[in-house]
Amino acid sequence: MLDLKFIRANVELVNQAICNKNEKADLGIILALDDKRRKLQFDFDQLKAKQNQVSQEIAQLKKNKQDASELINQMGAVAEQIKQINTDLSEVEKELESALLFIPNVPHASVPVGKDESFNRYVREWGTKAEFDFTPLEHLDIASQNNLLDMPRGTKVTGSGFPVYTGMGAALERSLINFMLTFHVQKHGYEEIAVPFIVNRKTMTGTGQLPKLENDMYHIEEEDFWLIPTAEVPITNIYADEILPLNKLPIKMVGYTPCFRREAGSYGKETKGLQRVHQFNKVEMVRFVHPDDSYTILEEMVNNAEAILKALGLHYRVIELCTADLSFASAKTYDLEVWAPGAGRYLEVSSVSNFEDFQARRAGIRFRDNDGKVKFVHTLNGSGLATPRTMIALLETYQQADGSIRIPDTLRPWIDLTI
RNA sequence: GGAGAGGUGGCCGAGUUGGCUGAAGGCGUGCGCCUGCUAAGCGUAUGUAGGUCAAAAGCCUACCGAGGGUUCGAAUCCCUCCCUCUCCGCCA
Repeated sequence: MLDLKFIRANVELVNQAICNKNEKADLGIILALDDKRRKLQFDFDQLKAKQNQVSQEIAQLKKNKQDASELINQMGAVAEQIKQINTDLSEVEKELESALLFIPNVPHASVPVGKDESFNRYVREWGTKAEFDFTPLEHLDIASQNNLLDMPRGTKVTGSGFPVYTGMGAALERSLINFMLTFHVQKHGYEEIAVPFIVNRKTMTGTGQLPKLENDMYHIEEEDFWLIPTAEVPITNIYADEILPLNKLPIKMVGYTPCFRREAGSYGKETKGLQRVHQFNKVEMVRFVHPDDSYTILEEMVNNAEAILKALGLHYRVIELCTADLSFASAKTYDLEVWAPGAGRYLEVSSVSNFEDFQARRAGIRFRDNDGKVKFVHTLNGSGLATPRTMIALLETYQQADGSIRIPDTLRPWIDLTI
């Protein structure tokens, strides 16, 4: 959510941002509502002040055993007015609030402006594409040769896009999660956290998934709960509606959760095997930082995510997203794309974003600065990493001529190869 | 799921015959004074948000779990919901 005062003072800038993000939102309505709100607030305050004052007088009269009925009669009308204005005011506030929730975050000035992904900016790459003296297979074939996955049975028990990992496949999946969590804790100083996989509406709104992405998520009607699409949601909202002491910042947490995404409308679009699934595992890094530091830390987090790919010896490239590719809440995002030799494509395995104070304002996450003022923190998060495409790259990169897979050294301590 | 108790400021804790209570008192914290140091002591300050203002100060308004109601006026009365604790039932 953007600051109303900021919108008021930067209408052009915000409109441009909406346009660059390929979003649709009407600032005119918001400004009109804001105007209306302030007028109503003013009237309300005036009448309330009068009511408070006269109520004192009434109390005084009654204390002195004098007649107050005239004043009481007078105030009946005032009370009516107050009630009416209050109703109008709540109505306007509600409309304003919900309109505001549809305004996207403003991209950082350094973000390339562009109308589609072709405007994304290549930043750097690490390693080289693996070469083979045979034709490399795709992950599904490798998985089937080694009994690592059972997609049909996943479809049977739930539906398409719900993978079943079997035997060594399941062990490999588990080892990846374990390795990544421990790596971030030990090498990067993150605090490990385990959070609920189901959250309420307020939490889903706090990080910006609701109200806009309602149809992309799994909903539990009975309690109005939602299955999380990323650990970012529960972890970021941990400190919702709190004022953190300055010395608690920066906070850096890492957690593993499954992620649930309906992926509505993406059928047939690169959905083969593990490429795009409805449930997958992800290790997520989340930081709460002082506004002055957030862009330094964004770079640091990209490095943190890269470190995992380096440790696994997987070739990847770093991409800076253009405005159109930025998510609703993000001000700046880097994607990490890993090379999958079998598929012959780069696959997105991590997205690292700075949300500045956008999520903090929605969720009410603040801190007290050195000057004694209460301010919003900046929140950032990044995958470190999502497992399915990491697994694809792993299988395809480390496949052998005989059809087996060589487990990279880094993962060996985390997996029992004797079974 | 059933029965009972309760939700007040950073924390503890008064206030429930409705009326100078944004809220006593205590703790904590900031600043100042005092004393070799520390401790103690003394003084003083210490919520958030909205509005007004160029800004600050000041002033006004809201907020005692959330939302509604009664009333001239509600932390205090009524209703609904949420949460916490204790006991019972059920279950990993």
